Amino acid sequence: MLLSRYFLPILKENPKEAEIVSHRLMLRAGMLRQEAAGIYAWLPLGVRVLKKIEAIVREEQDRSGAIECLMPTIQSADLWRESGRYDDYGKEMLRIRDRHERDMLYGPTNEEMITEIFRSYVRSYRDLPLNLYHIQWKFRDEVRPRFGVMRGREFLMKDAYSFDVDAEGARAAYNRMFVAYLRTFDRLGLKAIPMRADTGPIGGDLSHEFIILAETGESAVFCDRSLLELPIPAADTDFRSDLSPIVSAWTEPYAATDEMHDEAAFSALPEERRMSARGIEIGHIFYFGTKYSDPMRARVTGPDGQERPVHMGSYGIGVSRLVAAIIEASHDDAGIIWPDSVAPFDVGLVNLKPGDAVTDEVVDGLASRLEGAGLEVLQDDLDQRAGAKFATMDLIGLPWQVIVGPKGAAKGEVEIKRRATGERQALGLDAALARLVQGRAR
RNA sequence: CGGGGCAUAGCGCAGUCUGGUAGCGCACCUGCUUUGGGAGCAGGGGGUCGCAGGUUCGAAUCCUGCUGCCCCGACCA
Repeated sequence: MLLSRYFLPILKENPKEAEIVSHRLMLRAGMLRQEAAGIYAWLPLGVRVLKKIEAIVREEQDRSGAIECLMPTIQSADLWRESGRYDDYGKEMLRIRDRHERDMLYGPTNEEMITEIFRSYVRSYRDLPLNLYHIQWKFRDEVRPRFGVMRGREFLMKDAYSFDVDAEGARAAYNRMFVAYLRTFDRLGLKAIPMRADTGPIGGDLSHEFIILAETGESAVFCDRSLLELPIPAADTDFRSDLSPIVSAWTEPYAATDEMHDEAAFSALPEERRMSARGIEIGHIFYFGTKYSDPMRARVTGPDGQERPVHMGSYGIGVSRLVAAIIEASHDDAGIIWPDSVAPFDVGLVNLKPGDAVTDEVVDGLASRLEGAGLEVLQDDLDQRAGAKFATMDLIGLPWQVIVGPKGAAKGEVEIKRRATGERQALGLDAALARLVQGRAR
């Protein structure tokens, strides 16, 4: 992609409305445009990141055995009257009316709808377990949206819903999502820690918030440092096997947000393992039993011939929020530092002297070889000074920069720079290419 | 939803107290010079001063109402 043909509206100055670093950087890097309070248009660079995150979330959901579908953003109020939540949900729900004066709403979540779909088709325990998910925009009319997409009103969310014949099965479904989440966040370059969350009236131990540590986090968290060292389940994990040993290993060490914090238990830890920090919630998994299947009569017949309401759980990941969360966890004074897996482009290829025949030739040749090797390249062909080019590249945070100037080009040499470390290296063309392809393969 | 603040060019701001017909920096356009960390000089374009009323010879400026946005708190993926 040629930068001269791309749409990348960089801001040199900080927009005054942006308080936290991720919001500021997303606006400055031309990823995002606010259209109303808590409502944003995603510009090309932002969309690229959003799609990469979405793809990783999807792969890990699929791997765990969940099945993708897509439910609408607009729902009928009648569904919500059935579960009793139409009145309970309050002003956070955006209520609208169609031309026939029917009550509709912009969905804040999809438990009712998925339950309605499930009950229309599934009758027998033989069709279970089942986990359906979708990745769809939601709307919650927050009183006070803030922090950019971290707390917007419209947001992209992955929500999965599990159906099982009994609590035992539901626990296994819960464990599958738990493991899928560990893998997902790891692939996104994040250290996510599952923390016991409030289960409300259902009770039990089956609700966890996945929290990443960041100085700008919204809530205080307390945990055992050993959690940072636990191994992530491998890609070939068998999701049909018993996953409870993995879940136990991750849930036994102490970890809690301030609402669930138990100072006594925390103090019992050895001093050097106690960690108190701030965190951002990026995922939440929840078992809620028959809360919806009961009133909505979503029932299956068990092996004993008895009909019973299915046991359900729901599992959310804030996809659009993750874009901001990743930036909160990975940036410096100059700008964003994208993890390789979600970077909008793999390589920023900087032509320091467009119009110089030799430099142009080296840059164009390198661009096609890199693209031929499957890398995504943003080629800076603008007629700007070197300093401005470097500042732009650092701001948008592509993992690798390749800098080509006329002197180096004449010697068949380019400089590659790793954004995360700032480390630079002058290499011949073949060596540079090999280094970048290898970097991507990781 | 309580408390506070802001609204003037694409972005960041001054001008408002004390009314006289709008300005600075960045960005943008033209030209020349410059060229490895957000260049310099010269010239140029762009604003019904958030909206609606009112006061006045005259309103960005004073008065009234409205709208939008931001921050703190309570609430939440």
